[in-house]
Amino acid sequence: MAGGRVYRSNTSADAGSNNLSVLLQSQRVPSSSEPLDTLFIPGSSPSPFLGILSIFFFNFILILILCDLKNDGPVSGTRSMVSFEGADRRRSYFRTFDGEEKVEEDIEEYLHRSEKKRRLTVDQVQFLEKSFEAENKLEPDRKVQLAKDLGLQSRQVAIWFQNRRARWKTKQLEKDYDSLQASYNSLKADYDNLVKETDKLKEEVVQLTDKLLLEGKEKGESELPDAKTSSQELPSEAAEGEESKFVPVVKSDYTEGVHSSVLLEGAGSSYPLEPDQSDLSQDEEDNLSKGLLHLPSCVFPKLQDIDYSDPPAGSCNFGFPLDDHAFWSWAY
DNA sequence: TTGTGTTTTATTGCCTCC
DNA sequence: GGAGGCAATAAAACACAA
Repeated sequence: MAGGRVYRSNTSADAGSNNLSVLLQSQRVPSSSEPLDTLFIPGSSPSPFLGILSIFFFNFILILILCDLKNDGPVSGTRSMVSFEGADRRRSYFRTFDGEEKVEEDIEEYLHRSEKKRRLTVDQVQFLEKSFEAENKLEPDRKVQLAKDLGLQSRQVAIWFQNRRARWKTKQLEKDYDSLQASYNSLKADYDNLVKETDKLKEEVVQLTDKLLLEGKEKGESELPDAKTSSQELPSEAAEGEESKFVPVVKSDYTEGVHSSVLLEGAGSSYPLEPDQSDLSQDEEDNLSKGLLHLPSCVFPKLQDIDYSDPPAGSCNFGFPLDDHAFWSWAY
């Protein structure tokens, strides 16, 4: 039984005993000091004979009623399938046997109220569980046979299987949910690791670029006089490839002593070194996909090749087009 | 003993299939 | 149209803590 709770089971005698002798034994026979004393005529002295007669009379009435019920089935509820087997549940109806009026109320209640539920015995449940494990659907023949074997109504067997299928489905959904949750957690961990790795690599690229720029700057200072003549050769060099669109724009912040980064001019994204691929030809995209960032020689020209006397204008710059005048101030 | 939460049994209404 | 399945729900039975 699912849930782990230990429920007190009915005994098989409770479930199976349906003879009247058991029924009579199950009824409390009140002593003369108990509420049945009220059956005596008020004011008169209690007569033992009348008391015994009264008890006999009420027991007789009850027997008649119960025999009638046993033959005809439950009075209330045309669809009620609760078995009338077992004295235990009858006992519950008569346990408050505290007077004539109460007896009549109980009988009335017994006749008209909806049936109380009766739990299946451990044996019955085990039998049904085994049957369910074998096949969780119930063919009519099997249902009838099970009902016969267990002393239940076929409707009860059908209901049990229905409820059991519902429980199984709930459990299955819980299992599926747990499985999906584990799967999601695993994927998320992978994704987080990849993001970290990507960030690390990007940071590395930025650092290397900075280093390259610094080296270039130092070289440029020492070879500045030659720069103008060299820069005149740039257009022809740049014309060799279409990749000149990838013009790095150095966001220089040397004056403040903080690090610089390289942006690609025209890139929609502000991410360093991230080109707007919508502007790329297929070959360019291929080049990009081959490496982290394939920059042509014209993109990072030697600093001595740059014409420092004439700051570049326009979108197509073959030297170091800087969107920050600081660099040019520094260069001059 | 009582209140509360859980499990089990049963009902109801809707849907599908034959 | 009847039988059977399912989802939603009611209600009884039960366990358990306070």
